Amino acid sequence: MTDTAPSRLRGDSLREMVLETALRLFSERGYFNTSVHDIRRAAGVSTGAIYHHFAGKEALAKALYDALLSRMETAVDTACAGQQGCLAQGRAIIARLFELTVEQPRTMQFVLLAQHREFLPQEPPICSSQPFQRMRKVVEDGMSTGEVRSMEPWVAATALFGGALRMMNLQLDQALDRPLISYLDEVVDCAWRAIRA
Amino acid sequence: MTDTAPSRLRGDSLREMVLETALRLFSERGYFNTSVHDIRRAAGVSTGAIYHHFAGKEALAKALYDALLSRMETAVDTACAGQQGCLAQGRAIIARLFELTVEQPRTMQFVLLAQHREFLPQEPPICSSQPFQRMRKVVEDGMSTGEVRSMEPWVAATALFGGALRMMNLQLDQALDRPLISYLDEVVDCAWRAIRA
DNA sequence: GTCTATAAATGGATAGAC
DNA sequence: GTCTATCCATTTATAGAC
Repeated sequence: MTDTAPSRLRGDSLREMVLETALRLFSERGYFNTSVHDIRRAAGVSTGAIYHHFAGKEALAKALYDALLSRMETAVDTACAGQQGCLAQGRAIIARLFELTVEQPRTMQFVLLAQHREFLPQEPPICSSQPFQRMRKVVEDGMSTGEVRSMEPWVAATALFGGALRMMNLQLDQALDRPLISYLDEVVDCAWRAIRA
Repeated sequence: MTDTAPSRLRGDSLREMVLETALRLFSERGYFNTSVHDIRRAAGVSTGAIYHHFAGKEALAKALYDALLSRMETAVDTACAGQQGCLAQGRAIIARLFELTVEQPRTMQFVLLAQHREFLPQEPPICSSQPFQRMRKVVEDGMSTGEVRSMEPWVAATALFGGALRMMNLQLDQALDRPLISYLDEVVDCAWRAIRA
């Protein structure tokens, strides 16, 4: 933050600006509707600068995806950290995800809704990523302690988080009348009724 | 069906072949990774024939989307038709959607997972489409009759169908070990516990 | 490390014969 | 109604100056 003027960026701050701009454009129009030239212009940098920091458009998207997935992973982990038990942890995760969806809709749009495999062919499906694994683990631990009734792990995980994820989806599609957070209690209540012992 | 030979198509059958081929390629590689030339070649027809039947690539995608959404609408409606009450109707819808996901994965991939607004800018979000409206109505009717406890309609709808939709997602990502249908009873059981009175 | 200018390829769409 | 051949715009990526 040594230079607050929007004049001209260099080094890491330029790299960051490119990533931020790419996220905005990707989430607004989609990856394929955004050209490198669009990013170049919106970020106020040159083509050469972009290709100096990233091997290409795909590598740029990969760097962005990794950064955002890591951010989401941190959010889920820290939400869990202070809580004991499946209900408390599940609620904390959903609450944090709801917050993220409102505060950083572009991030959630890009991480949750975009079809990454269309432009990152090597990428595994999002359901096998760390945050989602963590969420499933919360449910499985709850089953071990008897807090959650015994059932198929996949079904339990989708029952606990499926409704919340759909609500986030609706928020991103601007289908909800009220603020997303205001639905939290009812969403968690439903989810818990579904799987509690 | 007058001509069974794969020799050369014309008229409506050519149009159908183009739509089928486009669905296969769109769902496999995505809309933007599929060129008109790819469709032309895979369908064994000429560029001119495609542009005779469709105003362009986007119009082709729109025709396909409309046809598939209509198919899904029929599926949801007929599944409901024979059933009485929210539980029976909800179960029938989920069962039918599970079947569709297994029998026509490409259809569900394209209808449920693709980000249509990236290539069909005028299209409303999928959550406002007929099948989804129908699903919400089932829940709201259940609330009217007292079968479902009184709660926020959006929350009730996502609680009833959110888990099932996530399971379909997992199936399409090939994350499940067992056949999707085998999870049906447990999925419906969870969903119903979430919202029943 | 950042810039401008340009190369090379691809893609959507059209023209006109049959 | 279907075909082949081709146009033109766009896009990713590179070259080379500063």
